[in-house]
Amino acid sequence: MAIDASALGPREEFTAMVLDVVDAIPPGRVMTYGDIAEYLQRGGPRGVGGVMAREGAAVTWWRVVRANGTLPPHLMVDAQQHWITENTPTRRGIVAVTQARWWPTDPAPTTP
DNA sequence: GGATTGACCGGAA
DNA sequence: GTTCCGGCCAATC
Repeated sequence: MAIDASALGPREEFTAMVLDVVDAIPPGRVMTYGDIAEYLQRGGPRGVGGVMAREGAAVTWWRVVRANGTLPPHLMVDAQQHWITENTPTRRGIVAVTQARWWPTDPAPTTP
């Protein structure tokens, strides 16, 4: 939240919306690039990835993973520690997207 | 104005 | 289970 997308241009608005959704992902849960694009009904997987590559550092980027639950090598190291800290469902070091997948309209996340 | 790059996805072999 | 291919979109050169 806290991003006034309405005051920005179309492309910056898309960027702001992406960051907004990522920031809304609760701990222990993840969303895929494709899911974010589908939820926003804008851009696409590559569009979300392009935004995250530049502005992702401003949000909880480790809660956004690929459709297969992996991330680029240099991010996997830091991401794995965040996943462990937040009790994110993982399988052999990668996120179990089937279990950890979250959606903005979903009520409550993990309850261990 | 066009071409290239990058934290992508789904289906087919 | 892995590997390859076409399509997709925003930011940058």
